[in-house]
Amino acid sequence: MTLACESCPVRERAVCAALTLEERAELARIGRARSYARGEMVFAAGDDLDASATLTAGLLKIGHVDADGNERILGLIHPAGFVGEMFAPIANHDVVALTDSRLCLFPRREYEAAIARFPALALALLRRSSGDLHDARAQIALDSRRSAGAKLASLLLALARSASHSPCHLAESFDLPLTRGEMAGVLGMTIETVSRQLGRLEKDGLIARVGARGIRLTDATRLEERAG
Amino acid sequence: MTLACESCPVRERAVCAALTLEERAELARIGRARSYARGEMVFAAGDDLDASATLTAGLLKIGHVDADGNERILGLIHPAGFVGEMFAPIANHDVVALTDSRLCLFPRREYEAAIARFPALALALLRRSSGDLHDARAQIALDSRRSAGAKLASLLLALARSASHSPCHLAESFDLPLTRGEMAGVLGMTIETVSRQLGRLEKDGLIARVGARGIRLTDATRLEERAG
DNA sequence: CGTATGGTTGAGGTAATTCAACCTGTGTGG
DNA sequence: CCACACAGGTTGAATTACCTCAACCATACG
Repeated sequence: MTLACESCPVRERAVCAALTLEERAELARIGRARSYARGEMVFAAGDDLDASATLTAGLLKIGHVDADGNERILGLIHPAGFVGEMFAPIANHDVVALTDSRLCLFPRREYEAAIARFPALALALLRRSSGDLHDARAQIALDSRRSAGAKLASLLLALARSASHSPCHLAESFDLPLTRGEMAGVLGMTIETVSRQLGRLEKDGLIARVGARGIRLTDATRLEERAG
Repeated sequence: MTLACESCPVRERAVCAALTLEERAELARIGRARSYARGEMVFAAGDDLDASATLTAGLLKIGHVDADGNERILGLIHPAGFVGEMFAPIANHDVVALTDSRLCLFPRREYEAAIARFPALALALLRRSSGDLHDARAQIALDSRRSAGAKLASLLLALARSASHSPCHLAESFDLPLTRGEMAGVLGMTIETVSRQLGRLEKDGLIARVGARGIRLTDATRLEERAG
């Protein structure tokens, strides 16, 4: 399916926003949109990386399974995020859709040509890459010596933030887009610990669980305190 | 002190290598070299970020001290590395020299102008940022569910690699550029655990310690096994 | 010589992991 | 329509790797 940038939900925030209308139209000509179902793999580690993409809707994970078969989630990609390593010929990590998602895919060679032709595009990618680098480092800082409960509280707050439409506001009620196992993968701990800490947060009255996936923030202030 | 790119030890690998000779000469005109002693702060978190830099010699850490006063090291910067967030007006993290170091400093505004004028520079920065992002994610993967011994083994191997001059070869004997506390900060554990695990690696015959800082790899193969 | 700073070692406590059982909803095939 | 399997989730008991607290050692330095 060809692109309809005018109606793109992330047209103001994705890297293409740095381009003029004519440049963007030219980029649109080489791209195509595609939908992915929850759980579907976008790129697999070891694949030839012959495309890059912008996420227009949904949520992706960048994952890495170690020797023991445990998956660690190295990062989440939110709408307007960019997927694909520009300078690695093959993918280092798996990229999987956590929810039904929609991507705008660009063939590698033609995208590289576009970068060479439109300096603003390289700059926008640099800006985004810097932001992702910052996020990754924040994640390292978060991993440090914080308790499992604090880490989980941070994650819930981050998910509440991304579930609300405005980035600075928290959704007070939302569905977790991640399974317990995926939450464990993000936070570097076990499924059981996630489950127990979730129970503890509920018992302490900071959240309420509705079903397995629903979360309602009953005391966001104390949740933020707990996150440290 | 003004720049002498011809004799720069990283002239082939730093971002400036992407420029033509004339472009590089122009960049050299706005930059200046400066030395930092071990322990000296390059940027402090919260500072106005009015410069960016290329590391020409030495080793830097990007650090973050949390509420309890514990420092977590978010990344190391090796020679040819780039320092300074292009899109953040103030520094997010501390940058400190771990060994005596030498930087090539560029005033922020003029460097931004150079990026705008030389598209190759933006591209080179994007390449480096992507690489740093990859390293940061590798660090997250490393943090996961590995034992303290495995993490320490990985760190020793990484340091042995960076101590040798060729990047794919291990120095079998070298001095640690980090204190125990800094190693603990990199790996997200305590000083005592670092010390004990180091003792264990020695007892098991994988390394020999000479003084507090000297390391000799007596069985690199098994050290790599231990690193996972 | 006294004081930092960095490093090692020991004893004891604890949070998180491991292993295991069990629950719940969903989909599939007889 | 029921039976069954299966994936995701919860809960319990036992273990353990790491942390905390504390004492002590070595080296450098004014």
